[in-house]
Amino acid sequence: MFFAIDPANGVAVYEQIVRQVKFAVAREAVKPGEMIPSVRELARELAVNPNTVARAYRQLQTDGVLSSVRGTGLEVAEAARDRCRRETVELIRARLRQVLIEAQQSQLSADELRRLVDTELRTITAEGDS
Amino acid sequence: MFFAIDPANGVAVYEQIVRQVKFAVAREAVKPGEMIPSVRELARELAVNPNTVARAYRQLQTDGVLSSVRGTGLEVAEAARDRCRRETVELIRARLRQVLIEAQQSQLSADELRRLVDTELRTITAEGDS
Amino acid sequence: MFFAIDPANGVAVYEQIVRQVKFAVAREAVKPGEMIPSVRELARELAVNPNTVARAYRQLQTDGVLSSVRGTGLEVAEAARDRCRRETVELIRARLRQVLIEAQQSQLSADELRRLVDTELRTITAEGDS
Amino acid sequence: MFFAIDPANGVAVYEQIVRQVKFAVAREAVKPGEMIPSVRELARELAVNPNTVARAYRQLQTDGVLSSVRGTGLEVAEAARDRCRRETVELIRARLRQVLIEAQQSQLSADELRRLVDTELRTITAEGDS
DNA sequence: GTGGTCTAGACCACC
DNA sequence: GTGGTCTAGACCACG
Repeated sequence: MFFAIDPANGVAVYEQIVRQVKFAVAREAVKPGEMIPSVRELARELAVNPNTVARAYRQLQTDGVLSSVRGTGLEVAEAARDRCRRETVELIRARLRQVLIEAQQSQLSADELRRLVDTELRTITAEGDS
Repeated sequence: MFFAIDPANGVAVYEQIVRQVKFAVAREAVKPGEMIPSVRELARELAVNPNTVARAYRQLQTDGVLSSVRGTGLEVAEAARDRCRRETVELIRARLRQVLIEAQQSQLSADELRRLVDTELRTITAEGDS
Repeated sequence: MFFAIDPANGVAVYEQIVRQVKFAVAREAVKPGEMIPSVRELARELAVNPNTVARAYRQLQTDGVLSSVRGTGLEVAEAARDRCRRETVELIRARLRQVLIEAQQSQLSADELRRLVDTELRTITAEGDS
Repeated sequence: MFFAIDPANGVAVYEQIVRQVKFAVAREAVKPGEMIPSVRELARELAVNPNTVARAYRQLQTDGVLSSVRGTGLEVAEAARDRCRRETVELIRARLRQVLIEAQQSQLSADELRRLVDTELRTITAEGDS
C-alpha cells in the first residue's frame, strides 16, 4: 500500500488518497478482509494531516470500499475488489475520452492520435523499466 | 466560434473558454486580424457570467492570442495561430500522458490501453458523424 | 429553514443538520431550484463551526439533495423532494421498528405499546399546541 | 440468556449487552440469586471482546443489577427485577417519545403514525411467530 | 460574496 | 491503541 501524493496536482489530496486506495484494492495489493493502515499511520507516511486521511477513508466507506471495525480499524470490504476494478477502468476511460474529444476538436486526426498514444506509451514503459 | 461549455465539468468555466478559443484559432475557425465576439455577446451565447468571459479574454491577452484594438474590441493576434497549434498539441500530449501513467499504475497493460483508445476513438468519430 | 440543533444529542451535529435539511425539503419548506443558506450564514445562525455545516452540505450533495452552483451557492436538486420524503419516512419507520422490537423483548404486550404510543402522542401534540 | 448483538448498530456494543441483560432480568429469563455466564463464556457466545463484556458487567454492577460473589462470579441482585422492569419501560418510553417527536417534525400526522406503529407491530409479531 | 480544501489541535467512545 | 467529531483559522478558485 505504498504510494505518493502530489499536493500541487490540482486533484485534491484526499481524492488522490481515495483513488490510490481503490487502485491498490483493484490490483489486489490489499485484499478483502485485510486491515489498511490506520488514519494516523498513513498520515505520518504521506506527511499529511490526519483529518485529510480520515476524510479519504470516510469517502471510501460511503463508496463501500472500506468498513470500520469499532475500536480496531478499517478493513477492506468483501465485495470491494470487483467494484474498484470496474470503477478504476471507468475513471481511466472517462478521462481518456475527454482528452480524445478535445484532441479531435483541435483537428488532430485519429492516426495522429494513435501515433501520439504509442509514443507516450513507449516513453512511459521505458521510464518504468529504468 | 460556436462551442459549448459544461459548468459541471470540473474544469473552471473561464479555463474552458480559454481552451476553446485557442482551439478555434488553431483550427483556423477564426483567423489573425479578425475580431472576436464581445464579452457581452459571448456571455449571452454561452449563458455565462460576463465576468467569466472577461477573465478568459484577459488570460488570452496575457497568452498573446488576443490583442485589444482601442475603442473597437479584441482581435486575434498576428502570430497566434502557430502558437495555439503548438500549445494545443502540447496540452493534449501532457493530459494524455497523465492519463496513461495512471492507467499503467492501475495495472492496465499497453495492449488493453491501445484497445481502449481505439474503442473510444471510434465512438467519438461515430458520434461526430451523427 | 429554521431549526435548532442539540450538541448533546448523541447524534452528531452534522448529521442533525443533514436530517433537518431533508425534513425541510420533504415538507416543502424549501423547494427544488431554490438556494439554501450559505455555509457561513447557517453556521452563524446555528452557532456552529462553518466546517461542520460544510460537511453536512457535502453529505447532502452526495445524497443528491443539494447541487452546487460554482461561485454562487447551493440549490435544492430537482428530484430531491420525493427522495427526502421517502427517506424521512423510512428513517422514522426504522427507528420506530427498533424501539418496538426492544419493547417486545422486554415483554410489553402490543396493547400496552399502543397505549404508550397514544399517551406520548397526546403529550407531544398538547405541548405543540401550548 | 441468549441474545444477539449487532456491532454495526450505532449503539455501543457494551451498551447493547447492558440493555439485553436488563431485559432478561425484567422478563425473568434470569431470576434474582441466579448466576449469569462468566465474562469469557458470554464473550465467546457473542463473538465479542472479553473486555467489552467485562465493561458491561461493571456497568451492571454500578446499576445494582448484578452483585459479585467472591471467587464464584456474578449473580443477579435481589431487588433487580423491579428496577429493571421500571428502567426498561422508561427507556422504551423515552426513545419512543423521541421518535414520535421527530416524526411530528417531519409532518407526519398522528393518524399516519398510529397506522405506522400498527403495521410495524404486526410485522414484528409475525416474524416472532415464524 | 460563494464553496472547497487543508492544517492543527482537541475531546470522545470503543477495544 | 483505534476511528469519529468538532473547532479554529487559513488559503484557493470562482462569479
